[in-house]
Amino acid sequence: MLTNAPRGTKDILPEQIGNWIAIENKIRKTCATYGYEEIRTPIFEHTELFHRGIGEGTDVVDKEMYTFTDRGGRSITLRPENTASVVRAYLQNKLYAAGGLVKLFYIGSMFRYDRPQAGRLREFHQFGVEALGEENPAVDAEIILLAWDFLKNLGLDELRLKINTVGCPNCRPVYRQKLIHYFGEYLDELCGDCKNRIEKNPLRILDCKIDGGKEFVEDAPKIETCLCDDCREHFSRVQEFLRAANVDFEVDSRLVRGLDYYTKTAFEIQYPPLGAQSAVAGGGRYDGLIKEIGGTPTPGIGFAVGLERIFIALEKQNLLKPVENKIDAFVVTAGAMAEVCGLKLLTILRRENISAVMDFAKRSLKAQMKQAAKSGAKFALIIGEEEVENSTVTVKNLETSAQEKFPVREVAAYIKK
RNA sequence: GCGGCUCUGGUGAAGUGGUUAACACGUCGGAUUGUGGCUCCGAUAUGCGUGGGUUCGAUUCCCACGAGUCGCCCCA
Repeated sequence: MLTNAPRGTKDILPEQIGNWIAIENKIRKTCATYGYEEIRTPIFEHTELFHRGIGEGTDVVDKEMYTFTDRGGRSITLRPENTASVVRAYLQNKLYAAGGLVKLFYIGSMFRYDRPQAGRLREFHQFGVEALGEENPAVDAEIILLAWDFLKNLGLDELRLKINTVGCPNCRPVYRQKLIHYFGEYLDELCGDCKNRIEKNPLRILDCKIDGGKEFVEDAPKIETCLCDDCREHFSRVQEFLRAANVDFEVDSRLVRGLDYYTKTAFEIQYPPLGAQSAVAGGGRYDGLIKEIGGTPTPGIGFAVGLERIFIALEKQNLLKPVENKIDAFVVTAGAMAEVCGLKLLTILRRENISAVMDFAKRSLKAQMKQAAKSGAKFALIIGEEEVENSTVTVKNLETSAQEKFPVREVAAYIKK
């Protein structure tokens, strides 16, 4: 097992790295367009941050965290998501001091101990955005639009944007009580999971795969009936902004985000072809989080995108292009003297910013030519006894097969031509 | 954490309770004198996820574990 990476982790190999760099570039470009700045926070944090930030009782905290005790006896956790960390960094570094809205984004690994399957890994990568310090629903819209535009611009079709409001500490408990009462009447008809959810998280019953379609569930009270004026107004403004931006969305009153800190706006962008793991982006407002972590009450909103899922989606649509990194020249040598000259030539070329390699396996000239052809290099630079003697290099264009001999000092210029 | 399916070389794969585990691709080497891409020739798993068990004998049967995959839970 020494040769196997831990379960649920994956190597990103050279042949794929081009795609990663490309998507990271798109992320940075999109975020710059929206005026968001990159932040990098530690891969691990004090366990307590996630307990407080994400909430005890959530699956992420209860059964998915990579938690360990470090040598100093501290309880440390590999971040399962990055919002809590960003908020912590915001507070610790007093980013609020500059005043106004603080707009941040991040790209990085997250860790969740879960059973791996397609689109779900134990170490996975997210790109996420957080806007801290503003409660204006226009920010909700901006955040959603950023996620939407980013995904759209990748060329993905079939994207579906779902939004909902989950209320606030004033109105959610009211709704919650109402649901508990309502579902209490149907206790016998609920599935086992939902029986547990009644007390723990009755909102979740609404979107249960087993009970979700049942009539009494469909007829359950909607959150709209309980929203306070503030939440109701906020939600309708968000929709207004989205319509103004010409984005198609769907209000899904059954959309419930799993993490405790969400308030008001919740949204998810799905790519249905992915199957079970169809959510490619998810987020929402978390006006209570900053206070929970110990700051002065400050509103915030953000989302995260799962990059591996994006790649699967891009793959399905054939949007992943192999990025070939071709080198310019392949130096081929025959004999010990020639090898030295070859190395000198490599140095000369590289200092001229020409990418150049050579075969170090002491193969036959013919074998080296094969390597050269396979490498995709445009030129083979051949150095044999003759070239060594009169300080020349035979330059063979591997595409046209034409070849010509040049003095060493002229080779770089010729290749650059 | 639960359930289904799967696990043969670098890759795609065929195959059997018992001599040398097909075939293809790839890789490497060669086809006289210093040169690639086509063609031809040759080499390339003492090994069939790992560990046990059944058996005279297992890659083929059984069990456990591991990994992958699909679904559940949950989520990105």
